[in-house]
Amino acid sequence: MNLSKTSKYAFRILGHMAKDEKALYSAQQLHKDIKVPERYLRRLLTDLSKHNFIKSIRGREGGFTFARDISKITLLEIVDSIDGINSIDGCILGYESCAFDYSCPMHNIWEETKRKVIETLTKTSLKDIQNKALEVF
Amino acid sequence: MNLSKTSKYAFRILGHMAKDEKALYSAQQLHKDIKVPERYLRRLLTDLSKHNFIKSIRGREGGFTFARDISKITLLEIVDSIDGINSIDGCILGYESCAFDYSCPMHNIWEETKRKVIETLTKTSLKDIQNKALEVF
DNA sequence: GTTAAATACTACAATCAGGTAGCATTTAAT
DNA sequence: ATTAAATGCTACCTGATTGTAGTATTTAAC
Repeated sequence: MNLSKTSKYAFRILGHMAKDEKALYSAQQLHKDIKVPERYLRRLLTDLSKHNFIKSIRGREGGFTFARDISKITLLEIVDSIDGINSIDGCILGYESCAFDYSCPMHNIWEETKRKVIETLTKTSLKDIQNKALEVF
Repeated sequence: MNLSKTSKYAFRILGHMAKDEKALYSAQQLHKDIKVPERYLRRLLTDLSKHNFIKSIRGREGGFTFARDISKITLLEIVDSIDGINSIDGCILGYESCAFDYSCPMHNIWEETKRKVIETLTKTSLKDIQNKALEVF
C-alpha cells in the first residue's frame, strides 16, 4: 500500500483541472494554483498526456486540457499509470508470491481492507471530486 | 497512505515471532525463516527492541523475545513507530494542512476509506495473526 | 519572417530509503 | 582466561525517487 509523491502530485493536478474541465491550463498557471515544483510539474504533465488523461497543445497559447470525459477517469487508473497497481494491491508484507494456496499471515485480515481501498479508488472519478473543496493551499 | 518496506519487514519479523510467542529468536535464525536481508534485519531488530516490542538478550545464547503481551501489540503501533501515523492518516494529496475548514478535493471521499484502514490496523494484534498462514516463503 | 510563449527532450543533481561492512561489546561454555 | 556466538554502534554504499537546468521545438501574434 504505497502512494508515491508523484501520484499525489498527479491527483492534485488533475483534481484541480477538473474544476473547470473544458479549460486550457498552462504549466505556469497550474504551478501558481497547486503546490508542485514547476519543472517537475511540467515533466509530469507531459507524462500524463502520454497516458492520455490530458492532451497537450504546443506553441504559443498552448497548454493542457482533458483528453477524455473526466467521469471516465478513475483515481485507480491514475495511480496505476504512475506507481502500478501492485503498489495498492500487493501483499501487505511485501511478498511476491502471496496469494491462492500460500498466503502470508495477514492475508485474510488485510484482504477486505484492501478491497475497500481499491473500491474507493475505482469508483471515484475526477468528476466526483470536481467541486469538492475550497483548496486554499 | 504509505507503508514503507521497513514496516513490511517489521510485520514479517514480529508476525513470525508470534508463532511461538515465548521463544527466543536469534537474528540468524530469523534470517533463515523470513526473507529480509541479514544485516538490515539485525538493525531493525535492535530498533524494534528500542521501541519495546521485543527485548534483546546479548551475549552467547542471546537473541530476541517479546517484551510484552502480543495481544497488546497492534499493527498500527508497529507502523507508527517506523513510518509515523501520518503515513497512514495523512492527506491523500500530500497537503500538510488538509483538515478542518480547509480540505483538499478528496478529503471527504477518502475519509471513510482511511478510517477503515486505520480500524483494521488498530484492532489487529500480533495475537490475531499468530497461526494464520502456511508461510511458505 | 521575427518574436514570444508555450510544450518536449534529455541529462544531470540532490535526497532519501534500503542495504552493507567493520569493529566493539556482552555473556555462556569450555 | 579464552573462545565462540550473540547483539550494538556507526559509518558508508547504492539505487530509486524527486527535483533542476539547458536547449530544442512548436505555433500564434505581429
